[in-house]
Amino acid sequence: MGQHYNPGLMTDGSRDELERRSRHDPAAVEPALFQRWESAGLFDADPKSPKPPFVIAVPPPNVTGELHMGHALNGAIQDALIRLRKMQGYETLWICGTDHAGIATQNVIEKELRKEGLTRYDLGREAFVERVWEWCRQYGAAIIQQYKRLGCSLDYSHERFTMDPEYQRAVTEVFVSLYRKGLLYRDNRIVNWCPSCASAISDLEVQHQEETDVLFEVRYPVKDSDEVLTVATVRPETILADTAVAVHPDDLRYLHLVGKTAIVPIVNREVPIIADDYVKPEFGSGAVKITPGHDPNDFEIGRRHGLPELTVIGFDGRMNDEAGEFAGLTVEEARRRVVERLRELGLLVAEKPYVHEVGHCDRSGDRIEPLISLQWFCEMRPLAEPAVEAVRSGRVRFHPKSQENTYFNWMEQYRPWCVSRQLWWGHQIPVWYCPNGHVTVDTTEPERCAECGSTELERDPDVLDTWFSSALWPFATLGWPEPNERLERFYPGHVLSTAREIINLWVSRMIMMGLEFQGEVPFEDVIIHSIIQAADGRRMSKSLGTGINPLELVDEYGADATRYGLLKMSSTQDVRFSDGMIDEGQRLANKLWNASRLVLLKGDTTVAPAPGTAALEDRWVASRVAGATDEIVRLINRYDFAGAVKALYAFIWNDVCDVYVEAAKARLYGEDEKERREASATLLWVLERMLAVAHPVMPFITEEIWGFMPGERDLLMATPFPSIEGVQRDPQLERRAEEAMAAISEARRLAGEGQEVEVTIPPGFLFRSLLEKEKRVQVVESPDAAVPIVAAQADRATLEARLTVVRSELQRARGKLSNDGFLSRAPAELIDAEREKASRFEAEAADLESRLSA
RNA sequence: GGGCGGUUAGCUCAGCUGGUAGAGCACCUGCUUUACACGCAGGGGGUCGCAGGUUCGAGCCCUGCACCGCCCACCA
Repeated sequence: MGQHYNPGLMTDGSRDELERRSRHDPAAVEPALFQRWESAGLFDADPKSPKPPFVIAVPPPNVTGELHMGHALNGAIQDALIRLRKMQGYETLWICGTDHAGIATQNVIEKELRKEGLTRYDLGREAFVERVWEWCRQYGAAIIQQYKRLGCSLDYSHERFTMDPEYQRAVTEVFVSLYRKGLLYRDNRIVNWCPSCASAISDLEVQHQEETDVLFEVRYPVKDSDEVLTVATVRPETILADTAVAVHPDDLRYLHLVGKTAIVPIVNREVPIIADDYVKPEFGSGAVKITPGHDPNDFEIGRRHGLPELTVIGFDGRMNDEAGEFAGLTVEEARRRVVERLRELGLLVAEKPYVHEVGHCDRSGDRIEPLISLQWFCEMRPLAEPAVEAVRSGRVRFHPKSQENTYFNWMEQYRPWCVSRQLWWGHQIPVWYCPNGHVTVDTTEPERCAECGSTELERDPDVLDTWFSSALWPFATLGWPEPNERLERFYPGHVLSTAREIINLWVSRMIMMGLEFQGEVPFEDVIIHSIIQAADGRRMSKSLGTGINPLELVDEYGADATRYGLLKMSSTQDVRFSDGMIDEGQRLANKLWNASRLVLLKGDTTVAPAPGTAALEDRWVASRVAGATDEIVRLINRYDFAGAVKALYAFIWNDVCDVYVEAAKARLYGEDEKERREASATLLWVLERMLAVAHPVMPFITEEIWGFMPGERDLLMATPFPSIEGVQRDPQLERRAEEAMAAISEARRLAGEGQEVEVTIPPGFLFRSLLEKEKRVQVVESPDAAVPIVAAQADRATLEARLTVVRSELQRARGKLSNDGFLSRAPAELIDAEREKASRFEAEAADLESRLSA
């Protein structure tokens, strides 16, 4: 830190470079600037630093991932925060790393194998896992390099991976601890089975999509009777696994049948007719077939009524031996054949199109097959309750706050979390079984069974849900469970920024695990940023071809412009991508570059940067610097990045460049040496401030220009954020400036129409030099004038048109002032303003009338 | 089915605790001004989704409706 790279006053080399480049060229300089920061060690956090810590843990991207728009936006947000806090004097740490992403990564490698004509079973578990590691070492974490291109100040020297040995230790520790508390248990339950992943997945990994299926109505004969029950199903193949027919207990139509026996078609199984509240009498015929083995609802009913749980569909998505003549068929084939048979038997009553929501695996897109299997579950209630409380009490705050509903909605259901996955890539469950059916759970591999001492132990082959390990991210990345100073210093963190789709999947679980294992919430503020859609409003996705690669934007516009544009787009819930925003960023960067060229090439760079106190315009710009700095920091503190970026733009472009710099030119190019020095000093000071305030958003160009500034300086990234204490704010002066600018605009408009304009300015008019530049504008200073007065030599038609406008304005103001309600309830200032308006219009109308009659 | 959010200028979006609608882009008209044409100055363009209500006053508050998006959800 504190590395000086600028030898002193601006060198001739810098001068030449500034003169040569009237356009800023980001691609040429950004990588080198990044290098400077990196070699100066500015990304490392020092646990021994006396500064207060500020910590963000990056949502770890998938190790196989590529930087997409969401990453880029989130990177821009987090980096703006980290850089601002660093400049504000915090010891900042932006935790860096990647996620092993069990299913997703395993799928990538399996796909590779398939190209070689192999499956993972050909390799065997050990070799397969080694192959995944090999892949990760060779191609993995490319995304981390891409974050560098964006300029993100992550702590690259402590990059973590959720499969690191230390991280694995943390996961094991957590598993064992939760098991010993009785929160993890193994059970045979119905789970969401993804046939192509060949694994169970949790409820949250199921995506519901609307699909049109056929609803079949099928007759089930009632034994020893002429009656039949008609049931409806979209999955006729599961008829083979039916173990009951259910009706509602209050349904008078079927009351007499409850307790009797129905005959399942095709298999001719005799099953009980039961009564259960779950059945909706108004749906279809009011009778339901019950298949505990293949439907989550039926499973619950089955457990309530002690029904057998038959399974006809296997884990491979094909019909198993229980399906008799249908064994070996795929589900779809079986469905067709079963329907055929029903038709032959004359038991098929109807086939209707039926639109409903169907679960799909969020990784493979396959339709979920609900199947009964032996899995590990996590009991949520004891973990979720304190986590809910943490948000209710405000220890964790969501931004925007409305997103807390998403969190509460899910959390308060306390549904068991299926944590085991039938994969090979991931954290293998630390559980060993002996032949006597005993279970040994330990952080290290046991030599013998904890109960019977048997040495014939077999480890549970399953791995844990990826989200189980990422739930530990905020502290496992800091070396937990090993006590150490980084953990001590940098937990808990402060901010988490992510998209809303993983609030329940990830954010909620980090809060739970943080509270459970550290006793403290992992962060205080959760920023839920917008999702950037494609320009046509569709989801940005590779497969739809609607994706835009942020790295291409960086190449084309530069990282600064891209970051600016993304932050500008980050405001609302969902935004459509518009390259206009990035364009705006590019233009702003260029503006900054050229304004700097003016200050550094045309000004006197031997003077010390300082705001002038003599000239009104210098005092005004100082006031604006203080105001804008304050406003921008305030907006970032509220996580309103779009607002902050907008304020930054207005400050740089309008206040500084359009108004101040233009006005200062008169002194800069004038004869008076003293004025020239004063203007230069103020310009340098403004530039310095402007660069610092813009740095969190546009780190590269600000750092580059900083390098051209005279004097010995640290890198801008390591420079303290400029304090506005001691900088005079002057609201009255700012108001007068607005008034002056309005008068100038008016004069310009009239002069533009070809009229001769006379502007009477009061003493202390701010931007006289701007007026004096204008053609056809005559400036008259009058000690009597209270406000600038713009008068023009106008033709009759112009005067008449203006009179019409003024009269209607006057009428409106008068109407308001004669409204009792307004006078009695409106605030006093408003009424005063209205009175003032009325009298001004009155005077103008009189003036116009007299000129017209003359 | 439940919840959340959106509907403001041709486009992308701002609009704080209710006080006569804003920005950028695009468009039109002038500027070969010595930082910048990725520029400067000026201008046109909106009955703020629809219908009611509260209020002296509503884009902002209330009710209902329509459409869009997202999250959650076990109705065969």
